[in-house]
Amino acid sequence: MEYAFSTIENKWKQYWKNNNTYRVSNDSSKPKYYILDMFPYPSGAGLHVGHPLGYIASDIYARYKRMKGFNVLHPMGFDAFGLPAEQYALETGQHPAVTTEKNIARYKEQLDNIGFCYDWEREVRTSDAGYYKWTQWIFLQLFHSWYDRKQQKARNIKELIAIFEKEGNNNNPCPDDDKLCFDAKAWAAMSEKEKRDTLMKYRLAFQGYAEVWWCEALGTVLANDEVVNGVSERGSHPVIRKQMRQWFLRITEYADRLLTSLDKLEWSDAMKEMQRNWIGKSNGAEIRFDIQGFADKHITVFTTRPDTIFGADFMVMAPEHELVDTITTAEQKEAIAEYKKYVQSRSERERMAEVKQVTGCFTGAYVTHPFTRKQVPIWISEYVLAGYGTGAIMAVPSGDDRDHAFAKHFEIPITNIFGSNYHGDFAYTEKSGTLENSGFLNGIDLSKAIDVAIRAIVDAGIGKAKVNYKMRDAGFSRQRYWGEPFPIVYVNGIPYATDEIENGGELPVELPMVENYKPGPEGEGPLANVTEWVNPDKGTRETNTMPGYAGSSWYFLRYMDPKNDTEFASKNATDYWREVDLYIGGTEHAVGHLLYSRLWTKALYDLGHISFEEPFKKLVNQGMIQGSSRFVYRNLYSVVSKEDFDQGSLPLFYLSKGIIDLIEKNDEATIIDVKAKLNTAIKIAFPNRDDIQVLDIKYNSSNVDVSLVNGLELDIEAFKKWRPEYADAEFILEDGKYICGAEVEKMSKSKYNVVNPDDIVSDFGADTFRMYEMFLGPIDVSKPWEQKGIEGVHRFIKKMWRLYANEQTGWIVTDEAATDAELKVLHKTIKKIGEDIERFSFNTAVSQFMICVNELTSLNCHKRAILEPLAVLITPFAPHLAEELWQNCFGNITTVLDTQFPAYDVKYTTDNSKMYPVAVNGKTRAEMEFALDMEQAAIEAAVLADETIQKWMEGKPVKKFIYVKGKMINVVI
RNA sequence: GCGGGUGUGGUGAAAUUGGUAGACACGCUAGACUUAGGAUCUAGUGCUGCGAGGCUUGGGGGUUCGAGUCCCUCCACCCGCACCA
Repeated sequence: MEYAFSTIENKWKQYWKNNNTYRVSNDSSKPKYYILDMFPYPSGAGLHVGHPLGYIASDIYARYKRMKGFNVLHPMGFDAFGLPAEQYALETGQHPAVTTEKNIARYKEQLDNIGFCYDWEREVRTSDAGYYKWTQWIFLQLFHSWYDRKQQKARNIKELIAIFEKEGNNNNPCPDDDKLCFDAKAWAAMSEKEKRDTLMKYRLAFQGYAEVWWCEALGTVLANDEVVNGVSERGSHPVIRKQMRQWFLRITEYADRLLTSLDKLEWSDAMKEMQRNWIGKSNGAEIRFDIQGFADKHITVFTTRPDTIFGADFMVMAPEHELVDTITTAEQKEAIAEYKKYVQSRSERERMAEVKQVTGCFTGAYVTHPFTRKQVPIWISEYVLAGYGTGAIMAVPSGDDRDHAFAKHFEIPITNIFGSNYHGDFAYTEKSGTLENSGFLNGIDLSKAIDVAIRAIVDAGIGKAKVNYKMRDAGFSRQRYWGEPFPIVYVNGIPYATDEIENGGELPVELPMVENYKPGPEGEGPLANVTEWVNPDKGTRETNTMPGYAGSSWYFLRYMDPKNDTEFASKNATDYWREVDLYIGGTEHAVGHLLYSRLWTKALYDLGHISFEEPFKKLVNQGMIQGSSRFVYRNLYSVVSKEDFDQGSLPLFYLSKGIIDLIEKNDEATIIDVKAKLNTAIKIAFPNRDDIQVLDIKYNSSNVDVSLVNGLELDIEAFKKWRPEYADAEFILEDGKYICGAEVEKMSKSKYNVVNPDDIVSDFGADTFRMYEMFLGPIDVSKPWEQKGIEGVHRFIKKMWRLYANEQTGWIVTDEAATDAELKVLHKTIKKIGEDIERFSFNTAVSQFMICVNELTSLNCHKRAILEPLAVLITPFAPHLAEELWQNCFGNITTVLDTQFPAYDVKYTTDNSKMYPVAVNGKTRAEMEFALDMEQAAIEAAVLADETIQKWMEGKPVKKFIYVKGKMINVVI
């Protein structure tokens, strides 16, 4: 009886389906455990072998936890809104709903093929109206809320209105505009529009302005992704930065809570560090500088180094700063306008990354230094970003690298405030030493100067201590079609939530079907073209849609109660499942998705909808599986000839990688040989043209489908069949083979390096595939996909199978009693597998299974007492195999998943002696076995009496004898 | 540029707390069985040296009886940087 994996696997997949083995109940006496994968975006390329890495890990853990007695929630769904589907629709006219549906069907088929234990009855899709109804509902909760800084929580906006009616905003300064100040009377006197505008500045979901990439030629806003090298990816049209009215989430109000509650999470330090850096809390001061010649105008800067204020030799404003045009002098107008135009074409990334080339422009204006009364020039430069701090800095060249480079480049005199610590070549950025040339700060130690400086600044009435966050409010609008519509209607230009308007309509506000996906007028999204949808009974609808992270910010809650029509999830359900116990996904989501989910969870908690404040208790990062691309090298004829001729009739030559390498090294023999071959081909194609001669050898490289390559060797026949133009290709081989070039790239359709798990499952089976992905290495390490090791894992499974079954006679398991040696192998394996699963070390767990099977094979063990627990033990990794053995070999009648995970007996897992490495001066020279309970003195005597050790000691006295019980022995001489 | 990660044989990797570097596999070499082998089994396989031995965890330096592991420094590659999801 052979190991017929496809028969076995299909049988049990059907069995699990028929028996609803994976159905999860919200009503259980068992303790709950919630395991979640980051749900995929269903792309047209289908699932590739990189996706399941995390899914397999979570599936192993889910099955393990279930067998450990937990009620395990392990759902799957789809992040189904997004740009690629819309882009595809633009190109092919197919509706995103149609392609998304198709892609999801394919994904589900591929996922099921691998044998995951998802309860598909709980599937969610962010693009389903039944789902985004609640995305819209949560958006409205945020819209109807403000952040109470004193209570440190979100509250209903109605309570803020009540406060305004009673006392104005004196006790609740405006997060958008700290100068905004009104009392109850002023509030009462405001018009409806003024009141709504004021409230907008408090709402957690609010409108403001942000810069986007605007492409005039395409008439649309582009994502960062769609802008390549400063032009649009589609059509290479010019793009500029443009201000647009947008929705935002006021995540900055939560910055401190998002920061402090990181401490409670079981995430990697790296992940927490990335979030901390993203939030970017810094303590400093805001300082006001009066602009000369403008009595009512000043520049406010934020600085983390107010202690260096006497070194402020110039000011730099972001080119977008609102004051730039006002203060620029007539002489500088032209230069400033030109510079601003240049900056408009630059991305923020470029602006921050560019340090070698310093750019900037003088405005002609000056501020007065508040302490020295000196006049200080005002510049603008791209290295100051409008969105960070106040959009203006005081530049201290002697204390900051970029300011230093700027001053050197524009020859601005530098004031040294650090005495001998500053030498004139580099800025002094340390925070030790004393200040000089700094008025009242002279002689003060840098470690204390910040506090002194802030006090003086406050006393002078020119500023205050200020906590600044690098994090900005989250842009929440997209000028796109394929996303959640906003439940917002404008009446007389004022945005209202649909639930504030009489007959405003029920949620969801459904995304209308459209026929074309072209942008609307004035950079509006495609929805602007759907007139009847935009203009309901009253007002006009918001035509932006929500971004990709809207649906993914709360999906983990929906799985708890996915079909609920009256709530996003029932209180019972969220109180039972609570936060995700284990979340598995890639580090690429470190700051986006994970931060937004945390925000939504905190807001829902504040508003009393859920009873926990963090979404993901433990986070395990999975590495990326990159593609391993293969290249072929095609000859480009570089010839001399007297007259033109049709090169098209010359054969296409492909040169093996080794030949290319030799040509690159100018290997003469190779070059002569290849030239001869090409000349011969030319002669055959043009027998009468002696004038055509190969000049030199040129070539280009192109990706070749990895399925046509075995390792590095190209399957030449398959290659010829791949595309008609390759049918007559000729090859210049090395050792009779065509060797391809190789490179690690992202797995993507266009690079022909996507490996479909279906192919591997059909060749080796899902169990082999699952174990192989785990065997590749640690779960959190990124690596290119490499298939050549899969045979080893497949061989292992077949070897394990042979413990249970014989090709000729079928099952061969006996009821004989197990020996101590066999029990030792089993129990050590049980112990190691359990420990490895707990610490997510799945690759070493697979190794342990291999060791176990190798040892049991040597022991010729076919005993039920050993093999039945082993079959149960491997269930999380190879569920199909385990079920086959459990039910068919051992005759059990319920699923192996309802069995307890085996426990180990300490009696068989502890040794009483150890083979010690014995080192002399740290170099291992001998091995000696000692009982673990042996006294050190006895061991020392035995070691020093050993011949080999004596030889290495060369008669020298022992300086130190190191004995680490159970580890090693070292004799120091 | 900033932030985070990774680097160990020909290849994927292991070494859980500073304690025998290379477990387990792939590949390769030789052999057995076989009509056959892309099945299975046996032996070998970091580099170097006839050998005793020496060398070896990206490079350089340090701490320690002992460093892949800790510290400093440099290099290479990967991920993120706010409209890809």
